Amino acid sequence: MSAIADVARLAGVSKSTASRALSGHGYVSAQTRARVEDAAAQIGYVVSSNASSLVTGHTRNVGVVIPYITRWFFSQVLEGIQSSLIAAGYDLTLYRLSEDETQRRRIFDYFLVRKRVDAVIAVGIELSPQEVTMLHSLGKPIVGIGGEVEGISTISIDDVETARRATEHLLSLGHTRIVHLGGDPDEQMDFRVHSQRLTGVTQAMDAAGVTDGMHFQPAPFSIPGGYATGLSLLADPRSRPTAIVAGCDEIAIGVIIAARQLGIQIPSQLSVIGIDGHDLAEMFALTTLEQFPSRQGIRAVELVMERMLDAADSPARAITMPVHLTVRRSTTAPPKPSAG
Amino acid sequence: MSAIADVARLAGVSKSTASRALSGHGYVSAQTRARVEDAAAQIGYVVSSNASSLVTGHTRNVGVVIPYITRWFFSQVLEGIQSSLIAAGYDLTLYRLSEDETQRRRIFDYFLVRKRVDAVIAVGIELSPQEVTMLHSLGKPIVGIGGEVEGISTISIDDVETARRATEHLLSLGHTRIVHLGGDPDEQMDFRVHSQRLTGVTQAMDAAGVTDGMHFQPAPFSIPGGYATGLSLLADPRSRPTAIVAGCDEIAIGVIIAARQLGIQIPSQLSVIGIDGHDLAEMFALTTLEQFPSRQGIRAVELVMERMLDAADSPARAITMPVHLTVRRSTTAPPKPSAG
DNA sequence: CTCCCAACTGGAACCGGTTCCATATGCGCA
DNA sequence: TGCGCATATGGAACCGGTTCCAGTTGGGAG
Repeated sequence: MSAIADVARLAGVSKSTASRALSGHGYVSAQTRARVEDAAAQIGYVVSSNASSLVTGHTRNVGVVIPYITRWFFSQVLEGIQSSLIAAGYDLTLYRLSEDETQRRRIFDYFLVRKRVDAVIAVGIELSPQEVTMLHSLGKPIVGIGGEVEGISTISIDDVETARRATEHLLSLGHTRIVHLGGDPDEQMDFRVHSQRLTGVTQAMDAAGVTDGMHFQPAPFSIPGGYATGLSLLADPRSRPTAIVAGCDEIAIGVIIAARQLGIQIPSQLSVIGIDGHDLAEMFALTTLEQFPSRQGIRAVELVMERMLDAADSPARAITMPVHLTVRRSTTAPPKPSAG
Repeated sequence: MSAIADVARLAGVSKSTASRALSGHGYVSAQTRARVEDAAAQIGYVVSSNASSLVTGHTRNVGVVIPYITRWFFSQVLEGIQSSLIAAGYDLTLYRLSEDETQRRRIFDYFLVRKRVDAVIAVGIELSPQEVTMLHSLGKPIVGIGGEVEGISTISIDDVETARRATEHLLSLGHTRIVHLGGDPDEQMDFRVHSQRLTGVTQAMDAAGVTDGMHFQPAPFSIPGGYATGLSLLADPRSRPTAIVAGCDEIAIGVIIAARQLGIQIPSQLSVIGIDGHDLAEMFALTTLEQFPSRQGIRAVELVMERMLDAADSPARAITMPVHLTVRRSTTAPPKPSAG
């Protein structure tokens, strides 16, 4: 309702002085500033961010593009981004990217373009080269989380390395009959995470010279997915592996529940290792490689801020975040073969 | 980069005609419109939403205030809101309200006021009368989800009724030794949900004349919370109840996992019913009262749109959403007393 | 044949801030 | 004493749209 002109009138100064007093730019005497601030408080004045953005060109608003809101990893990342942004005085505008190609294009061609956001953080999304150039042509920083994209700064863990370490943990305990229950590499949505983790497992197995049999089975990236796949995989005691590398903690937890239901003791009869550091991992005593998604979100905001303030033109960086092996009670040495 | 003046120049018309052609307001001949649209497409013109909002007074942006992003209920609601808003051509600006009072005030006094949002949806937040008046004084619609607030339109389930129905389901199966594992009513954050569900359970128990012993035990609203509380509650076979009404599905699932670990058969030795309709309920064969949170989000957007377009001044409504009892295999008649 | 109104277009004001420029004052330094 | 600079303030232009108002044209009604 009240505009800066009202504040200026009440304080007995010009619009420009009122603006300087409130925004802190330029010279204003201490007593004038106080008078203007009093006047503003008195009539409950708040800047119109539209008018302000219109002339300054920046909005103090960051767009976040994300494919899922309800999945653990993504909601954690979002939470990290949100808390960092609000602390820095920025708004967060949320765009959920569905599989629908039309809607995706709409978000990029329409929503992100209207000078509403100062920067874009893309989580778990493989941007096309056109999308990258489009966003770049707006002169806005872009940061990706969860995979490397040509031409933009990204934050991610080394998925190959992480999966390899998980596998090596089992190998070092003496396991050789290891199955990787991971995401289907043919699924487009998850940004090569699936295929990279599979690669890591394969590398570790190859390096250890373990080459017999089928070591990979696809599973949906969820607890029910791991449960259903686990039930069928573990049903036959003769073909059963001694250890499982799950593509994510959700799958691992599903497998543990399935194993319990089948009466399989963990870890004495079956070791399970996950990747993620899920909230439920501790409760299931799950050994896992923790990646700290909310920290990734925080780091992304730092990067975005850095590019907005100082180093707008510095080259794109690919930052690899550390992971941490947390050993709990879901992994141990394989059972002695009772009858060979 | 390119402004509407550039489009107008290229199309050989005035700014005002270009604006009319692109926005669709007022008279423009078909061929002029076509020329303007071509020109706009040619130089990649997109409206500046700031400039537009500045004069029209609305932003096509809705603020969502929410206390948690990672909890199941809230992320589901958020997803529903997001998909509806994007379909209606609206942006969503996300504010996560932490327990921190300073930050809460900052969001209300600063972020929400700057004419950036056309409306506010508050999820699971008990707004103070001051906050309600403040938001109302901005002339912006507010809709609440998850509890009734004086003076604003709200969408919620009837928590008392829902908890009563859950309890009645167990009573009708013949249970009398029923424990309610619910949220601590002293916790402020969750908007009286805890105390209302407790009330519903108590009402059903009273109506059935079941009055012996301790029927309520507080538990954190999470799977690990239900698990830990379940382990201690169920440890002693003599004091063990025959049925549990969980305050939410997360608690119910935690209890089921605890029971399995203790070797307690579900449902033959222990019936468990939840409230929510969680993603994992089916996998755990959990009988539950489903509340469809994403539909609540969708409904909230409908309400907000309604108030923005047609009925800005119609009286506040409290909409109660239906819940649905889904019976699975976690509930049955109580075990026959073997000795006693 | 007028008259009137709908259809169409351009000019200018306006939304609410920020910032450039001009002007004024006071103080330190040559 | 005079010059120059830092400090302080007001006036006016400007950001990029939308909308009001005035003016022109053409066609149907009276």
